[in-house]
Amino acid sequence: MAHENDDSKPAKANGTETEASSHFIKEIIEKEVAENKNDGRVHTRFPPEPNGFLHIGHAKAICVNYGLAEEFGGKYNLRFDDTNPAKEETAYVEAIMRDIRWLGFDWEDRLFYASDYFDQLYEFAIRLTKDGKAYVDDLTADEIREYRGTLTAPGKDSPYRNRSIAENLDLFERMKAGEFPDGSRVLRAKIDMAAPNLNMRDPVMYRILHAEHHRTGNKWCIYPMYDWAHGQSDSIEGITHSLCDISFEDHRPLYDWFIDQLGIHHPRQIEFARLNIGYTVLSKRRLIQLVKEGFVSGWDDPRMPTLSGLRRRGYTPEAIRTFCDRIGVAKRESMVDIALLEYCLREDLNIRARRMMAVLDPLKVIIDNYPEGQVEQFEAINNPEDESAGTRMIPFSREIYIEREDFLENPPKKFFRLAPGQEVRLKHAYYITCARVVKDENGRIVELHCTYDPESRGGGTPDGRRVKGTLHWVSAAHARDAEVRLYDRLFTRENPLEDEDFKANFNAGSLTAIRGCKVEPALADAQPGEFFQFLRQGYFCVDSVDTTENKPVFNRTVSLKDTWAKIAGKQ
RNA sequence: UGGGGUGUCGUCAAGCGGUAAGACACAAGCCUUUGGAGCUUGCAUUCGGAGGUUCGAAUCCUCCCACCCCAGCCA
Repeated sequence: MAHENDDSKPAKANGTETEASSHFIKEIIEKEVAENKNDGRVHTRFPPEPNGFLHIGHAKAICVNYGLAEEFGGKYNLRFDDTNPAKEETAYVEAIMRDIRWLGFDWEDRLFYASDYFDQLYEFAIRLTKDGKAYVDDLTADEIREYRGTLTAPGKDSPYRNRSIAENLDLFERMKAGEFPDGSRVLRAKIDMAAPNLNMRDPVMYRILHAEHHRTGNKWCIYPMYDWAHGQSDSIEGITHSLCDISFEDHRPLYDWFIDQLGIHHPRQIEFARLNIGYTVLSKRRLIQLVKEGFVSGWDDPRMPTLSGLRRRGYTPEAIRTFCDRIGVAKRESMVDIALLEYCLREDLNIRARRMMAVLDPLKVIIDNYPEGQVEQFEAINNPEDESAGTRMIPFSREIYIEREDFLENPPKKFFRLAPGQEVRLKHAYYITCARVVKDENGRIVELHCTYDPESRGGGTPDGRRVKGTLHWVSAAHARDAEVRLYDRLFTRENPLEDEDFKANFNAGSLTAIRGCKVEPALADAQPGEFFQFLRQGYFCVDSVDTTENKPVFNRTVSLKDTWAKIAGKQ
């Protein structure tokens, strides 16, 4: 009873399966769990700063942090690292939560903010001060830099380094009370100005910032620095493994130092390499420039590597997750080929997208021997990879549109499409042969006259003759107009940052909007977010922003692999 | 010239002293009513380099080379 497809196409991943690839962090956790460290608990967190939208590089971090917790039956938190009121906004908080949920992760009731801990952090700071391990410094920012020394020369102690504990306590209290202007003083950890690791040269813990915070309002005018806030926040939440970017590797001694001085729960920080992908940039700082300077329409522009951009473009969370699983986790810096992301996408879309016919660049074809006024309905399979997707009816008539590039007056070898005297199959319909080409005064082809073989109805003939080419088409009288947007890489250089101004490498041709496309009637009711495969073209989704009642806009998510383009390219 | 990292196929990436996984890409072929999908096959005598230890090294030791990160009151 087994259907052909059932045994010939087993267990091919549907994109949501996670390849259980191991990596160094997993090994560390396995070992610790086996030793019953932290009572065998695994608790991770993803700590975004709400100063921009999440991009696919963050998706990797989320998948690593959250994926590991899931794998070990642990928990994971979402914690906004909102220690710098100057850059952070509530709008970003919301966008970030939406994107993480879309990816398929649920932090349940474990949503936190570093700002939740401002009081606790302040108390911790007083403790360190009382222990003589922190002091208020009156040096200016410039002076602090000078006193810090250089990569090769040790720093020197600030003249304020040895204030009495009482004075430090008093000054710190008054810093908090708002007695001093921005930048006039800081609280610093007293560690070692000669430490070879610059992070240990009395790092700043608090700075004065009279700024309104998106959550605490005007309660505070001193704000903790990342190094002071992060580890303690991890500790307070009972995090066991604090997984972060490799660039924090030399902050780890400081991370450990603060926690050890305080004697509180000690999470383990482990660093792994961030994701890089060619022809784009994965940095909030740079992406925000593209947004603010109008290179793109917004954070969710379909060309953006942001999760909201990818979503609008038609990427599925499953594809992104599979991608994150496949790129692995290691410490070496790398540049992942976008082809892998696209492969994961096509793999997922192939089994899920309903097939439709859409002609992007229409060329009219008149079938001379087809009865005028006659309309036939052909039943078309919606998805050969998924029988449950069912079928739909497609109208056929005497005048149709085919893709302009599917006809060549003087075809090269191996061109299996339409050409004078050459026969092709119209998908789901008939075989047609090109009889005549009509051009305008400029020599541009205006329309084609063809004849059809009534015997070929449905796509085959009694004589079983071979027809190599199959074209997509749309009945002229029944077609609907649509706009289609094609996207190309965001930048023209694989590593746009190799130039002084990365924006100079912006790909001006990254967006092509095509109006006057002809799509089959079934597409008329497509709703924003719906996705399809346009036969022989690629995967497309209905744009969720610019689509209006009578004017559907389709985004090309990714093209289909194009073997002919490869062959043609070689000729 | 200080400290911290990293160097295995074009791109990712396993390998944890016993004689180079896998994936993408690429190539060839099969199949095909999407030149899609699928299937088959091929693709590192070699692991940044040079020495050394060992019966045996990508894995251990030594030295060297290259690249990345750190001198924010950003995260």
